[in-house]
Amino acid sequence: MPIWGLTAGGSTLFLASDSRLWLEGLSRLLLEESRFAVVGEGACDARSVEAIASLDPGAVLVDMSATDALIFLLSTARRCGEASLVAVGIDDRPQELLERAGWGIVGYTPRDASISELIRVLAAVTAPPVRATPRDLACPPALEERRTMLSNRELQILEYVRQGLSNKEIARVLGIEAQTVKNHVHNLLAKLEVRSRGQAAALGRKPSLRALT
Amino acid sequence: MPIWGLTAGGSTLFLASDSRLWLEGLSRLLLEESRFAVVGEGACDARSVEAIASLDPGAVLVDMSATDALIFLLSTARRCGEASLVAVGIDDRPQELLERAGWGIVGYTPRDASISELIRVLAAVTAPPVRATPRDLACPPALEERRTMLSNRELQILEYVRQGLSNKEIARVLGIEAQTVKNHVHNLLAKLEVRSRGQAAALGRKPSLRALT
DNA sequence: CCGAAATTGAACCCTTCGGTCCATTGCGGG
DNA sequence: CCCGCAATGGACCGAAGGGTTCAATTTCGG
Repeated sequence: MPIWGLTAGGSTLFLASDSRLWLEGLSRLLLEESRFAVVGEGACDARSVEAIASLDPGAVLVDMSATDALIFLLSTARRCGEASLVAVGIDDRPQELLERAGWGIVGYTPRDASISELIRVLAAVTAPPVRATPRDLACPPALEERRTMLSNRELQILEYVRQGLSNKEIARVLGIEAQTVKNHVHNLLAKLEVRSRGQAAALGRKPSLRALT
Repeated sequence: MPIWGLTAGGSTLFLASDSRLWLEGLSRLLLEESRFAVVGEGACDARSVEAIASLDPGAVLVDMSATDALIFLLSTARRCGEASLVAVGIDDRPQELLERAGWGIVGYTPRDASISELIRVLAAVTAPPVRATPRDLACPPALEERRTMLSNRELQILEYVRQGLSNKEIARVLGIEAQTVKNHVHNLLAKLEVRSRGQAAALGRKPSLRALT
C-alpha cells in the first residue's frame, strides 16, 4: 500500500490522498491522538499544494500510491522548502528514497506500519531539532501546574463548561450574575492558555488531564 | 490506491490488508456504521483465509494493493465458494475484473471512493437475497431513525467540535466555507437535540450517540 | 432517469462569548 | 492596618455562535 511523504516541523498535520477512504480513516485515527492536529486534508493535487503553502502545517502526509503523488510531493517540497519530509509505507529501497534530497524526505514507515508506528515517526520528525531548555519546564507550563492555578470557583465553573452549559445557565445554577461567570471563564481560559470554552472542555477530556477533573 | 475484494452474504465483515494503518482506519470508520460489524481483521495471507473460513463473515474486504492480495482473494474464493465478491478501489478495467468468475467478485468501488460509497456497496452486496421478515431487520432502514442519524460530514464535523475547534478553524481544515460548517453544525445540533456545540461535545462518545449513528 | 438526500454556500438576523477596564466586598497574612 | 487574592458585578465592544431562508450542485437510491 501507500507510500507517504511527510513534511515536518511541528505538530500540525495535513493529509493528502486521492483516496477519500484513506483520508477519512486516518483522520479519525489521528483525532484520537491529541499530540497531533489535522489542520487540513485534500487530494494529491495543486489545490492541496496551495492549501499547504498557506496553512503551513508541521507535517504533510502524502499517499504516495495515489496517481500523482510523486509530482505532488515534489511540488510540495519545492513550495515548502523549509520543511523536511518523511516517506511512510515503503518496503523497497527506502534508503534510495531518503537520499533523494530533492524530495525532502527525512523518514518513513514500512507498508505494514500501524497507527502507533506512524505516530512514533511523526513524533520523531516533528520533535524540535534542539532541546535547548534543560528541564523544559519553562516552555510547556506543566499541565499539573495549570490546575493548581485555578481557584475553587474556577474549577467548579470549568466543570459546568465541560458539561456544555452556557454562562447564563451556570449563573442560574450558582445563583450569581452571568457577568461574574463570564469573568471566571475569562480567567480560567487565560490560566489554561486556551482561547475558547470548547478548547477548555477538550483539555479536560484528555487523559493527561483526566486526573485533575 | 487499493483494490478491494469483498466476499458477501451478511452484515459481518472481515478486513484484510497488509497495511495495519488501513486496517485500523477503516475499522474506526466502520465502527460508526452500526449496520456492519467487523468480526475480524488480518493481513492478506493464509492465516486470514483460515480465520475467514472459521468466522464465516458476511463479507471480506481485501486490500488488493497488498503484496499477495490477488492470491489471497483467489484462496478465499476457493475456500468460501458460497460467498460472492466485490472489488473496491479499481480505476482501470473493473469490468474485466468482475468477469473473472473465478475470483467471485460481484462489485467494486473506484479508487477515490469515500466511506459512504463503500458502505453503499457493502449494503448492496450483503443484502439478504430473501426478505423473510417484512418489517424489523433489513429492508427499509427505518425512516424515523434515519432522521436522527448524522451524515458522514456531520459526524466528522462533530468530531472537530469535540476537539474545541471553532467553525472557522473547521472550515479551514476541511477546505470549505465557514458558513457551510455553520450549517452542518446547525443540522447536527438539531439531530442531537441540543442547543449548543458545548452540549454536543459533552455528549461525546456516549452510547446514546452510538445508538443513533 | 427522477426524486430524495447530502453538501455546499449565500444573506440576514439576534444572542452569546471573549476581552477589556473598572469597582466593590470579604478574607487571610505580614 | 494594609496588601494580595478570590469572588462579585457593571459597562462596553468586537468576534463568534446559533438560527432562518433560499438555492445550486452533487450524490444516492429506487
